[in-house]
Amino acid sequence: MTGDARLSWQAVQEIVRQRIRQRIWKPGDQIPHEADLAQELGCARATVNRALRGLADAGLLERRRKAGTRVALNPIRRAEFSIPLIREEIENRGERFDFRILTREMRPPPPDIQARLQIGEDAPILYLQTLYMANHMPYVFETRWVNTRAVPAAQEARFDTMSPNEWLVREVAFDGGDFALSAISASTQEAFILGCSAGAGLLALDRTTRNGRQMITSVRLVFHAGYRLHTRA
Amino acid sequence: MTGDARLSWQAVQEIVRQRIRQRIWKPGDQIPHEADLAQELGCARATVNRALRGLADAGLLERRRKAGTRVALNPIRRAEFSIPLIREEIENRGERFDFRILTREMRPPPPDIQARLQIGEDAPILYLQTLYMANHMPYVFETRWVNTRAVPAAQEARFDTMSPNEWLVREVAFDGGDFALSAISASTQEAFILGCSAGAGLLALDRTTRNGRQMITSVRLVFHAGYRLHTRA
DNA sequence: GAGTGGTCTAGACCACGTT
DNA sequence: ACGTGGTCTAGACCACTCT
Repeated sequence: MTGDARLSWQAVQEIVRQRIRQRIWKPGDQIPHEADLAQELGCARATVNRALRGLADAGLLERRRKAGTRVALNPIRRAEFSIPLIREEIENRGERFDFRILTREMRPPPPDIQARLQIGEDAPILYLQTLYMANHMPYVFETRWVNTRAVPAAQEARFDTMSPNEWLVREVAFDGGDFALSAISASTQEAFILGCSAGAGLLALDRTTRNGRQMITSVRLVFHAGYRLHTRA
Repeated sequence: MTGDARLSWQAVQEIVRQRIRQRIWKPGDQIPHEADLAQELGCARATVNRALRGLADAGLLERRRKAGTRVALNPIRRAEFSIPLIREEIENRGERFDFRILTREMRPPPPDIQARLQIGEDAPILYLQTLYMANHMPYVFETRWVNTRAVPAAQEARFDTMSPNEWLVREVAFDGGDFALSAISASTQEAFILGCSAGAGLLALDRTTRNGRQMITSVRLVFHAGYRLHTRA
């Protein structure tokens, strides 16, 4: 008995996943229309739609109007990473969170930052270097450029009890952003600050944050040696 | 005239985004119920639901039954990266894709691979080292362990015209997987293979792939120096 | 032109978590 | 207990895109 209760969209998803897994529907195959599936499974088309849309979002299916729905040839091409909130990440492990502002000055933006923040070379930009620590050990080294046209109050901010990131989060409404991950070899300065040997491979996360169409801030986080970023859940 | 056509869920999303951006609804604030919003905006609750659910998925809102919907205190904690299909990535840039199998043998799995693939130490495991090239230059160095209990045919596969990854994608239905990103310092072997200096910082992507509850394969990709992984669109 | 997914609606009931 | 989001339904119309 598989039961005949009406199906939830999750149940429909699971059925479809199984058929793909068991190769009843093979990569590249077209699968039945929403209407047919709904009838076969005994639920509303909207339910099937919700299920299939989810699988398409996950990259398992490819859907196009008129052309129908096909099993993706190459699934798993997307991965969602949780971008850590440094303080949370550290405190959740029961370690002591701490930070130190190393540099704080107004500075003309270099060309790459001008491009990222979409500003001119004479725009007033706040430059910050911050070291975040877990149990007093270096954890992440942050280099940040803040567009003070977008956030004038940043020029007055003290950043003594609240880290630059936390301050910005409270002050302005973020809306979106772009990320890039890369590996770098530790410069002498980075090695000194993070307490690793010069040339060590370090994970670098670049992030630019937007509020509507206005660029707020551009950051590079350089993590301590050995740091790993995982897909969530 | 803003018009009085009925709203799409995207339009509702944009309205909510604006209210958050303009701080009409501040981080931590509770926003109106779906029903109220639907009435205010003149659309069905399902439409509001779809819009708000999307924003919650994106991390901009936090929703809980009974407690209602709140503006997230810290948005943008998730980022979706497109995991490259090596061949596509290279050919899309108009470069020549190529690969070479460097090692191919049955080998007892080391403890970390045993754990990842959830197998015993005597399980039959295929070990593969492959170098992928763009325009004959080293691009990615892949180290792969294949659970031949799950994919017996892998023992016979030639991998002469089809890379191990492409072969596996055709042969078994993937269903999910876990990813981790880290930075490593190039070992002598890796430096030799990838044509960089020993100790250079390189981006490493570890991936374990599942079919239902059965673990199929575990891979480490080590990218050439300077490689960057971006959020998609 | 016609077929398929995309979306909206109005109403209903359910499930969870707060109170 | 009760309020809020979560989901399902049946039906309708729209929008894209393939032929």
